[in-house]
Amino acid sequence: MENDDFLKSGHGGEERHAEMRKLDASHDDPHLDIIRSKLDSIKVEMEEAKEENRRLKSSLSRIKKEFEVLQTQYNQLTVQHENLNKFSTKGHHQDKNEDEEKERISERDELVLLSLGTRLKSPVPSVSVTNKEEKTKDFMDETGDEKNIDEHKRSGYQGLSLGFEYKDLSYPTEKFEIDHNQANKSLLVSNKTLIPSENSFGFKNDGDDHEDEEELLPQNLVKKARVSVRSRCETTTMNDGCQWRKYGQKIAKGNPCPRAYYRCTIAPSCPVRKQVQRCSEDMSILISTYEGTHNHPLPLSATAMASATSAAASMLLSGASSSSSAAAADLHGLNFSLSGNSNIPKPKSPFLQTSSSGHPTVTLDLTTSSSSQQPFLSTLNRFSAPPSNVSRSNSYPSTNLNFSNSTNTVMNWGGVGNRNEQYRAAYSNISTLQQSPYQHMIQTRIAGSSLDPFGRSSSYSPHPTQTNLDHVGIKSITHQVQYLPAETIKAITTNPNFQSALATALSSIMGTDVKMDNVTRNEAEKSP
DNA sequence: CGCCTTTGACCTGCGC
DNA sequence: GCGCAGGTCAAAGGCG
Repeated sequence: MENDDFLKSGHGGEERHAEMRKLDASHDDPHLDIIRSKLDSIKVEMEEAKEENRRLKSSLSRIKKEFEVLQTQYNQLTVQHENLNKFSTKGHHQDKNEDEEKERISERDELVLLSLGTRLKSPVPSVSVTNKEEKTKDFMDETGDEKNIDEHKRSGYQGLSLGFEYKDLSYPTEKFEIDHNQANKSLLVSNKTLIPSENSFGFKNDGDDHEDEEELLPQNLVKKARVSVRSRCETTTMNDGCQWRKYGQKIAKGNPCPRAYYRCTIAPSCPVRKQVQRCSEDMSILISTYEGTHNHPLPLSATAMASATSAAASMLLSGASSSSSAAAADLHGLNFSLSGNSNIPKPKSPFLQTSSSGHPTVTLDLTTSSSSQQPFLSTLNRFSAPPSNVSRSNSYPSTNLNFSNSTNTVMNWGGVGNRNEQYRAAYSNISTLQQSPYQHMIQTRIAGSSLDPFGRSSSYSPHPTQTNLDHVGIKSITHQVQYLPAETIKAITTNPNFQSALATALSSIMGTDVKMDNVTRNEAEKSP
């Protein structure tokens, strides 16, 4: 590890020793005082270096310990899962319910599971094997392309992953219940909410093969949650690090600027869509609206936006309908908060008309200025109560999150352009990627999205049942789970293990800030 | 040649 | 049922 050399060298300690010896020998020097003061300052510097070395050592050992713990847990779970599979394949006519019960028990062995680094396979299945098979089958039916599935599965196992899985121990029946007797197709969401397996930086992980549940699950049959990002941007689209293909353009009512429709092209089956439109009131403001969750690994440069939007959408679904509750978490000094928005005034700007389509929409406002000297922390701490320019759709909950800082005159989330060559570069030499300041909002994913009772950025349910829920109001969902997130966030984020692992992961991510201004500039030049 | 954008046609949901 | 608006499709053409 590079750190080892660094630790051994002790910040050039040898050189400084030699320098000090030289200084000690020069007692007759007329500038003795100056030399002594210099000596003192060097000593202080050395102390600081030692202190830093100590800190690095301790964090290194902490990472090692956590890795060992996680590995142990993974092994245990793998063994347990194999045992369960043996039971079911032996054909001893075990009741299906018994299997599910056992699986649930094994899931509960771990409250919070953090996975750092490359994800191999999800250790904790969050749905039963039967469900998984069903979903895979459904997916095949839907796409008719087995190759896609393989690719899909493979892709799900790769990439940087920082996620945690949380199983609610409090209630034995952890699945959403759909009351089929309700003639008016209302969706009954049990209070006994399961927080499903969830990965990580902006894309659905993982080995559980429910990447495409987005298309299959009941909640997704209602209007999907959307995340609008308002930013000052000179280019036609905000560079968020993802790869998009334009598939349509429309002049929306009330805005002379056309609205462009994009879909994610990193993976053929990716359901994520994006709408881009300029604000008619301020043409310098670009409104990008994201819908859906990526079902593939993202370029590192794209994780910032994906994380932020996922977290925002999750916060919307989990807490937006709450009238007064506020969820807050303090992770190693990084504050998160989620405020209810019942008092948020109705929107006036044309931008807000986008949410009148009936989709629950959350707005990330990156346009207002901030005087903060620390853009990163400023950004993080701005995950807070909405400002006056808050948005809210007429019929669905809407939340406004302000990530603005003083440096965002021209937005560039990814630093990587939308050309193939640049994406290839992004994958092949990830260490040279520029991470935008907003990369650090990755943690918002942790605060919000991972805690989402529905998982995923927009919606999720472990229940595979497909029901015609075209007219089911999403309000019925958010209403019933609205009081969960605050407690859940608190419970999870105050877990010392979680905090230390999270802090380590974040610091390792933040520490990889590398400039790639050339790419950014080139991309900006390319755009009209 | 493959991928992308453009753009008119078409589909769908919603309000009246 | 009709009209409107949002959203999507797909053919055509451009670009590297």
